[in-house]
Amino acid sequence: MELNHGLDDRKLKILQTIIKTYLETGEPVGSRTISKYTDLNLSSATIRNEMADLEDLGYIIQPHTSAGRIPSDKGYRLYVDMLMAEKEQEVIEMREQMLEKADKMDKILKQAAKVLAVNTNYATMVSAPSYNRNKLKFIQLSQVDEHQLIAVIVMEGNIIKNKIVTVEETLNNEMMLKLNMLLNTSLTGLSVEEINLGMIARLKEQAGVHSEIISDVFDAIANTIQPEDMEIYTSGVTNVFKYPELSDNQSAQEIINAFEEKQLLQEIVTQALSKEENHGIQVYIGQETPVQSMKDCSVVTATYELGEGMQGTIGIIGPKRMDYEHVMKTLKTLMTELDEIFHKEE
Amino acid sequence: MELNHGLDDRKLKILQTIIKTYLETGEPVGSRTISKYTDLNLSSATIRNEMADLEDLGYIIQPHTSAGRIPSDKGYRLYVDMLMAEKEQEVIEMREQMLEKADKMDKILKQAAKVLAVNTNYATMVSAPSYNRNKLKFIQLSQVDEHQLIAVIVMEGNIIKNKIVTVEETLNNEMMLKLNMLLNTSLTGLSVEEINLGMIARLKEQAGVHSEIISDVFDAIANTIQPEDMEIYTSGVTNVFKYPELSDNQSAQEIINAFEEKQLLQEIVTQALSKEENHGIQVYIGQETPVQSMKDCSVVTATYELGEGMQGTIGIIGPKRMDYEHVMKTLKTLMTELDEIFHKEE
DNA sequence: TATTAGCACTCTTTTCTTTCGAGTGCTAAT
DNA sequence: ATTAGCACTCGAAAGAAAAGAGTGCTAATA
Repeated sequence: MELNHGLDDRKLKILQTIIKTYLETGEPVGSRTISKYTDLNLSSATIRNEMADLEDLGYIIQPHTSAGRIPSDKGYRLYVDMLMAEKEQEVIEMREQMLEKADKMDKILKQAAKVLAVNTNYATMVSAPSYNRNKLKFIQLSQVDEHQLIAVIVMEGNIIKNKIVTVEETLNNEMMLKLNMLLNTSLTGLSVEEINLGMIARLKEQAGVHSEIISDVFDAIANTIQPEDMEIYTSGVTNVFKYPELSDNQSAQEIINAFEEKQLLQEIVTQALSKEENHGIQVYIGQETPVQSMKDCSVVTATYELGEGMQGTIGIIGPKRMDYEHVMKTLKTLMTELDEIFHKEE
Repeated sequence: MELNHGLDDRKLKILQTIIKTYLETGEPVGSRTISKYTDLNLSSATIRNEMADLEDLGYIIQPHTSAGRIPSDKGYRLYVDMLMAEKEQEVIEMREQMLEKADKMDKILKQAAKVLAVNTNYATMVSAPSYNRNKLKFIQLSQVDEHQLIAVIVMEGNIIKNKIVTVEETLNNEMMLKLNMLLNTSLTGLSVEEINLGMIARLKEQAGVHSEIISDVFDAIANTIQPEDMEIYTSGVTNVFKYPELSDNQSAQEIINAFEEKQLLQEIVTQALSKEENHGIQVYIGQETPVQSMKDCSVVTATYELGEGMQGTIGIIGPKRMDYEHVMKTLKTLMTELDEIFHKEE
C-alpha cells in the first residue's frame, strides 16, 4: 500500500493535526490553532503556506473563503490508511473464532451492538453470521396433533430453525419414525445447495404411501432454511443527533431510515463480506460507501469469522470526522470480548 | 360516557372545524378561516366570540396573543370520544381471532407494522402476542452430539422455543427416549407458573441416574420460556420527520430512541393490555401517554386477541394533531386483513 | 338580543442591514 | 525559509424595520 503520497513530514504532521482537531471540534481548523497547539514551532503564516499547498494537493478543503480548512475525503483516506498500517499488527490477531453456542447468539450480538454504540457514540450494526454454505446436521419431525407436525432443523454451527407443517393425512407415531429416519439418512451432511429437485423426487419415491407428506414437509423445509434474509442488530442510531452535520432532518432521516429498514445495511454487510483484504476491516469514507444514503458518513466494518464458513459483520456508522483510531481500537476489544464470551460458555 | 360537555351545537361544530383544520395544516386556525370554510354562515367576528368562549372552557389554546387557536389536549379528548362513540359499532366486530400459524407470525407482524406505517404516515409498532399464561403442549429432546441435546418446546398457540443444552454425561438414544417420556408425561398441559421447585425435585427423583441431565435441561427450559421479553416490531419511525412539531432534534431523538430501545414501547403495550374498555382501542393524548418521552405525541393502541389468553397490541404514534378518524379506520382494516391472512393459511 | 363591520393593537415571521470576527493571501522584513 | 503585518473576504450574529395574520373591543345594525 502506497502511503504518504509525496508529503514531507511537516505537511503530514499539519494534515494530521487538522484532521484530529476537526475530529474533536467539528469546526474548520485555522492556521493559528495549528501553530499554537503543535510542537512544530511555526508561525501561523508558515502554516498558512503549507495549508495552501495541502489544499492544492487535495487533502483539505476550504468550505468558504475566510474559513479554516476541513479534511477532504482524500485527506481522511490518507489518514486512515496510515492508521491501518499502524494497527495492522494488532488487527491480525483480531480474527478469532466464536463457534458453538449459537442458540443465544442473538442476545449476545444485540448486546454487542449496544456496547459498541455506547463506547463509540456512533451508530452501530452487527450482522448475525450467515450460514449459506452450511450443512444440515439433522432434522427432527415431531407430531403436534393429528394433522400438524413440527420440523426442527439443526444446521452445522447449531443454527436451529423450526416450522410447523400442516398435512392432509392423519398422522401417527409410526409414520413419524419412518419419516424421520428417511429424511435424516438422505439429507444429513448435505449443504443447502446440494438439495435439489432430483433429490426430492427420489425421496418421494422412497416414502411410498407418504409421498404427500414428504412433499409438504420438504417444501416447508426448503422454504425455511433457504432464503432467510440475514438478521441485523443495530444500536445507537440516535447518536447521529450528536453530530450537527448529520442531524439536519434530511440526513438524519435517511440514516435512520436505513437503520430501520435494514435493507440497506444488508448491502453494507454484503460488501464487507466480499472483500477480504485488511484482515476484515474496511473503511468507507463519504462517497465511497456502498449505500448512497450515507454519503455524508463514514462506515467502518469488521468481519468476524466463526469457522466453517460462518462469518458476520460489525459496522460503525458515524460522521466523516469519525475518531477512526478509537473506533478501530474498540472494534478490536469487542472482538476479543465476544470471543471470550463464546468460549467461556462451553 | 358523558360527551359534548355542555357545548351547544354551534360551539361543537366550530371546535370540530378547528380540530380538523389543524389536523390538516398543522397551523393555528383563525376565525376568518372558519367563517369561510364552514356552512354556518357566520362572520369572523361571531366566530371570534365563540372561540373566546371555547378557550375559556379549555378546549382550545392560543399559542400567542395574535395567533389562531389550536386544540388543547382536552379538545382532542372530546373529539376522540365523539369519534369513539361513532365508531363503536364497527369496532366491536374488530376483535377476531387469528390463532394457529404462529410460526411465521413474526413475518406477518413485521409486515403489518409496515403496512400500517405506510397507510397512516405515522410511526407504528406491533407487539407479538404474549403467552404468559400459556400451557406447555409438548417438549421434544433430540440428541445433537455426544454432549449436546436440543430441547424444542411447543406451547399452546404453537409458539415454538428451542434451546441447545450441553450436559456432562455422555448421551445415548435410550436416555433420550426416557427423558422425553418423563418430561412430557409430567409437564404437558401445565402453565409456566405451575412448574415450580417441588415439581423439579419430583422429576429429578424419577429420573434417577439421570437427575443431572434433568436438572440441566430444566434450567434451560425454564430459562427459555419464562422471562422472554416481548418481541416488538416497528416501522415508519422516520415519519416523525413529516411533522415539524416532532422533528426538532430534541423530540425526534426521544421518539426514535424509544423505538430503537423498544424498552419504552413495552410499557405502552403493557398499559394497553391492562385496560379492556373500548373494545381494545386506547387513545393517549399528549401528557396522557404512559411514556414521558412521548408527551408531545398521541398514541393510539389496539389490542388483538388470538384466544387462549394470547393477545398483542398494535400501536400508532404520531403528533397530537393525528388524523384520529383515519387511524382508527385503518386499524380496523388491518385487523380484518390480518385475520384473513391467518385463516387463509390453514 | 344576536350578529357584524370596523379598527387599533399585538405578536410572529420575514427581510434587510449592520456589525463583528475569524481566517485568509499577499507583501515586505528578518 | 520564516515571519510579521495588514487589507480583504465572507459567514454568522445581532438589530431594525416591515409585513401579515389574527385578535378584542366598540359601535352600528337587524
